[in-house]
Amino acid sequence: MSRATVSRVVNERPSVQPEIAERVRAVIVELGYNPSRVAQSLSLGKTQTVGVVVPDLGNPTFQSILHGVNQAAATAGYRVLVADSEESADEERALVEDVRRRTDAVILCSPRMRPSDLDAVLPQIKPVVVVNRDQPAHATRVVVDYAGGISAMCRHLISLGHRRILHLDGPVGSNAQAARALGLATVAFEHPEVSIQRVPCGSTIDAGYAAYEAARGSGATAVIGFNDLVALGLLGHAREEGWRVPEDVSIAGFDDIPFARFATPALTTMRVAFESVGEAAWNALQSQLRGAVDADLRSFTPVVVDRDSTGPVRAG
Amino acid sequence: MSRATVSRVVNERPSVQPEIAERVRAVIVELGYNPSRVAQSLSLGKTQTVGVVVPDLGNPTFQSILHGVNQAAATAGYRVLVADSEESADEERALVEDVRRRTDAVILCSPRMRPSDLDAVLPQIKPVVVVNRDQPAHATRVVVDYAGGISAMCRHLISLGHRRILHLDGPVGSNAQAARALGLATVAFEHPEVSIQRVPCGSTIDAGYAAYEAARGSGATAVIGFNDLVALGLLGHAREEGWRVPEDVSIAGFDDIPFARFATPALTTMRVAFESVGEAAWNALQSQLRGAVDADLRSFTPVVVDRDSTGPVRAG
DNA sequence: CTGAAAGCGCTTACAG
DNA sequence: CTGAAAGCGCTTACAG
Repeated sequence: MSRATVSRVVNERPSVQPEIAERVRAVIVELGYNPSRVAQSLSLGKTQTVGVVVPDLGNPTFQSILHGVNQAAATAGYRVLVADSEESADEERALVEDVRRRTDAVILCSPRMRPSDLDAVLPQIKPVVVVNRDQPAHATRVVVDYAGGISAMCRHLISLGHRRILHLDGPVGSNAQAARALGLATVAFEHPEVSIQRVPCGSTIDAGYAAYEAARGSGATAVIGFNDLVALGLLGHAREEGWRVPEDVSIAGFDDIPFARFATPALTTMRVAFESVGEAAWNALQSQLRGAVDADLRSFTPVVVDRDSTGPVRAG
Repeated sequence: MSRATVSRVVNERPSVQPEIAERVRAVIVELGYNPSRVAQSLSLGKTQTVGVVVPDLGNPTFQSILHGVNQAAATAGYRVLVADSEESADEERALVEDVRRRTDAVILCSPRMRPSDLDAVLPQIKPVVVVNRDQPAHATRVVVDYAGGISAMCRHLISLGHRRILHLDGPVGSNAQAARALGLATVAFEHPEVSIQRVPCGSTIDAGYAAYEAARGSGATAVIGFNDLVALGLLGHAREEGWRVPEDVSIAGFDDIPFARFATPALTTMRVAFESVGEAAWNALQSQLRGAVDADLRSFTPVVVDRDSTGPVRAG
């Protein structure tokens, strides 16, 4: 009953005589023996653990990605180590390196570090997949196509008969707003018969409320808020003024916050399946763990969640 | 330049000649040497990692607890390994044991396993702290006092002059509803001059909407919904019927969902600081890691978030 | 101040 | 089928 034998029965190697295996098992439960995973990891050269580093664990987006990664990793017998850089671009690099030292691979979500740091660190820590960042074209990445998302929403509205669409812009200079402008421009180019306007607004419920005048005065039959709060603000003001939704105007948001489906009318919006993003990140990582070397890119397009706040344009 | 020396400079032991330390450092960066944390862990007998196991990583409550633990642990130089039992009481025990084998301690959130399993597993995996479960009185635990929370809300309403309070009950037989009933009864006992009624309702926005008749007919000047959705449903119906909030009736919810502060009027509700719960769990764990042996209990009472949907009772 | 050696707790090729 | 031995990559008492 050497330790080699014990190791063999613990790992269920067939080459152990049944009766002695049985005896070993009995002693194991009797002593409450627990093999040390740390020692196993050192001996085997792998931890069966992956790291997930995010800029803000309090952000629902990253929570969902983490959830998706964890589910997929667990299925494959891996555990997840989390780390939160708390938006510190400076500490992020050291954090990632530390996480990588304890794990077999890492998923780096929305890294805040500079491109030069990212380029430098990526080779040090592979296998690695980068989530939600445009940067290193040669890295394995999974991204969200926000521009494609807003285009999809426009096309949905167009298919409903709308020809005058208004977008309530978000914070100027924000990444999200830039993607929005791009997606809108794409649709405008594809559909010269459709008028797509934009008006400055913001990202809060109050901004949406305040955009009522501009929206109603625009002549648009469909309004897309920068996000759900904006759309909800407009929705509230529209109700107060008797501007009926969706009879007189269709209103849509973006993000699918939990409350959106409880609004009256329930808010049409766009959702990104961040759990799926996490799952895709895991899959990409796993193919690297199995030896694939190609960089690849997986892109997720937000999908339209069609509820009651949008409808066919009314024959006017 | 033996490995012992390298180890000493990596760990910044003072007993190394400056020039040789410098030379070692140079070689380290040149070679891109990364000490293996796994080997360190084995040698030192600790991983500087704690496990957090939850029944559902998709649940915002557990996400917040995780966030709180992670922040506190990071400050202390610890990393967090997450694990999600996906509500499986059967797999939970093996999961916890596996997590414990890879870490120095574990925080067990809302364990679903049977009391007997919990009793059996706790001694095997200590240091451990149990979050959000009444069970083993002798274990180190941190819990949320929901009964105390609803009492606090009632007292708040009473201080505003309300003498007729109505509670819209949640799902019968649920743990949460039992705590509510208990808290309500406590206040009723303390304040014989106050009428505290309960009426069956539910936990959805539609249930809250449907409770309008019962609420308005009850004669209550303040209504507490089982949760925010219920309160919001009632709020919407009240607005439709011209029952003014908070002039005619005060309405309060429970949970402080993200949308609550955006409602019109902004919804008074109760919040549990789950990040703080996580932080407290970490603190309790750390004192065990440092050698404390006493079981202790930390209880968090939800706090009133006073917004615009409640106000002083109107002179009738 | 520095190095040789033992030890942390496993796994596994290599003999027997 | 089973065991002695080497090895995974560190740390640290013990000598020098």
